[in-house]
Amino acid sequence: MFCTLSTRLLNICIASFCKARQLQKAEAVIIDGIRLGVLPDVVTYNTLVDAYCRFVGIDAAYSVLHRMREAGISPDVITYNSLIAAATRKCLITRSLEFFNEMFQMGIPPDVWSYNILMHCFFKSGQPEEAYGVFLDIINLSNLSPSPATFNIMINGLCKNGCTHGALKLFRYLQSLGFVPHIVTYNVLINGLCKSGWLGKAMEILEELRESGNMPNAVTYTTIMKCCFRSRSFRSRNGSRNYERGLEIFSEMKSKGYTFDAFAYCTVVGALVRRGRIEEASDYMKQMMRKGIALDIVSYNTLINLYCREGNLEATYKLLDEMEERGLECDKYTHTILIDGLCKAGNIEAACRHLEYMNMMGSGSNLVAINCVIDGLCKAGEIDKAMKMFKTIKLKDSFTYSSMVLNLCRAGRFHTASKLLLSCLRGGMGILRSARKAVLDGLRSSGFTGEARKLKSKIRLAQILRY
DNA sequence: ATAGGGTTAG
Repeated sequence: MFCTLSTRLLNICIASFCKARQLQKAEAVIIDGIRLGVLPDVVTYNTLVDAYCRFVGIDAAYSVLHRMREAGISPDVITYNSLIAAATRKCLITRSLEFFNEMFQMGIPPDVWSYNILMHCFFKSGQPEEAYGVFLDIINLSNLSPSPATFNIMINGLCKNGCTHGALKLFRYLQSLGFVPHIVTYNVLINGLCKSGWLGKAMEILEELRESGNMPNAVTYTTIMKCCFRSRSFRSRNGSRNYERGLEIFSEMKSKGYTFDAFAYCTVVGALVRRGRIEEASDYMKQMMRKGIALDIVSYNTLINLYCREGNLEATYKLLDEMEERGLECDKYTHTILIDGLCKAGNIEAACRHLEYMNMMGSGSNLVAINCVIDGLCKAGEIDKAMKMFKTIKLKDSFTYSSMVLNLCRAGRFHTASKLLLSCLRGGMGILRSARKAVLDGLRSSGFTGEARKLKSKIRLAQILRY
């Protein structure tokens, strides 16, 4: 009895050190405890494994399992679930599966949590069929039954993998079985509908959420607000109305006390900056900081984007220093925003250098940043350099092509533009309508009417073959 | 111990 109580205290102590990221101290407490006759148990080690997963790395966490066994304690399902979750966070599906199988071989039966996380991992790595297989296992295996999280992961995963229709169907099916959706389920579905551009349907589900007796929360509002800002072209009357509706939602959020974190602020500031409403954006950012909301990586990125649009590179660099002092690492957004900012400020050399630096750091290729530089080079009159870069990249997207095609047209090089336009469409990608129009108009106005006609039918054919 | 919202380019 005494021992159990002490172990419980030990575990509380370990948990608080782990939470404070002081893993060395946590380890030291375990050793001191053993010396005093207080033995660690599986909870002690599970806490440690989870902390290593979060703050150090999966390998370090896994090595705790050896020490655990040496101490005569067997890992359990929670130990393995922590490892699977860590692999999922990093999108390492192979690793995740390895842990899952190892657990099986050790005679530890996976529970619904293990299956849920594994399913999530498959969705995150773009394998919806495999994820669906896991879902069927959960439904069919007699020792398992789905939890609410199972359905949320499923609906979210379907949306994120381009199957919003399926997600909506599943949602309705579950309702018909008497399943009462939780606020998270509603939010997941609303977000999926918004991302697919189905603002109307999203609003419908929002209404159902209200009728179900749930209250929309900060997540719901932020999701809808972002969708309003993004919806349609801002040239259309509808788009403009939605944009204003977005701003109204933000005011509503403020009055309801839903602007307690950086999410809503970053959404509205991002939208305002995109529209060139710099002063309003700046005001909101100041408001957020005055409220004492701590800046996280996304807030810094939003702020850097704002400063770049103001042309204030000095303030940008100051912020980057501040981030470094705080131990916050730049992510791909920071780099992209910076590279684009440098291009827009006319310092294309610095932008290229930063792009090289990024590649050198091995942070993976960043197509958005490359697209910014290509466009920047064109705008700086270096269209041949841009073409050279364009040819070196293996994976191009609709942005790469649209931008290159538009800039070639601006330079009067309609034949090259026409070739690129076709390879874009034949690659199964869409292209900006204005880019297509620029090529056709350009060919016609420079006397190549026949070429234009031929191109038009080739475009039609390429589009037919897509389906 | 798993699930939801924010920041980038034409």
